[in-house]
Amino acid sequence: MVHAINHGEYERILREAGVRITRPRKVILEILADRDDHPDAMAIFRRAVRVDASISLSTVYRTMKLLEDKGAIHRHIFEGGRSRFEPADASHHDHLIDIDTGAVIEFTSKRIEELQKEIARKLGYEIVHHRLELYGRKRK
Amino acid sequence: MVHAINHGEYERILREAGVRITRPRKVILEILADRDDHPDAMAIFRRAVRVDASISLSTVYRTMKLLEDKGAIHRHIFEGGRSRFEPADASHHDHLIDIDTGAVIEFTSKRIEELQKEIARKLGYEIVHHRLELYGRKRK
DNA sequence: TTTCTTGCAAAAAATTTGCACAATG
DNA sequence: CATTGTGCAAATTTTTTGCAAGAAA
Repeated sequence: MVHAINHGEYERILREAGVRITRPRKVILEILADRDDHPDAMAIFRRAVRVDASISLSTVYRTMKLLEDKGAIHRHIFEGGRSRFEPADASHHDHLIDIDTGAVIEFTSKRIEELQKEIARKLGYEIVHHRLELYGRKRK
Repeated sequence: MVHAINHGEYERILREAGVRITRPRKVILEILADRDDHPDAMAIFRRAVRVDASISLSTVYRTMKLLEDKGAIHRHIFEGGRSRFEPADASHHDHLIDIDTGAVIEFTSKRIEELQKEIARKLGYEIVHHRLELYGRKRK
């Protein structure tokens, strides 16, 4: 999935929220805009350190929380513990995780979404959000 | 969902695996058989302590892992961090979590399962397992 | 009595936070 | 310059583990 968002877009969101654009934040935003995978905080940190060795893991976590609060990124807690992040600009989609490599493939199914809504309604609920993850292995 | 499993059934599974049936394990198995919610380790621990004050949280975790390894329970990591457990006897189902109360409602959808398989196949994958969680709020 | 289990405390792993100093607008 | 943000170390949270002592078969 190609993300239209660039780091300038992230900056705009933060600036409008009255947040300062600092050097560490700039570095992290460029990393998020640059790559198109679903990195966890440690992966972002490793990439950031190569650009500016003084950046701390805490700042990565703090920036992720900030962006999440502003709605600029989404946090996913797939199996395996750590949170992984992705830009929020792409339209809604679900994930297929390759259990051998950890790679994440995005997909959507209008039909499944409809069925979910219908199920919730029958149970007397309104869906606030959902999570559909397929864990699979490449077919040979 | 009503679980047919009773603590004797858990004991049989463990005994057949060559595992000793100890007092702490008995207490924990009764708790699992008794209630029909999706408790986390701390909740099980709190219930266990009321029966036998000497039981430790470590033993709860160890017993959960044991039962999981033997296929007797399933571990779910819903939002909110902690693992929650449920008997494995019930047939496969997905979960709707009440975001206000944490209550868990089980449901199934043959149609959704089929669609999932189809999506994975189209992407060149074979599903090993999946996770579908609806987070919602009671409709008034 | 031999082997498996337990409780306790300490270790791990991921994430958050207090604080004094540094950087931004 | 008034505030906000940062790095570092320490704290948190959930779960696991080493070890000496205790129970099961």
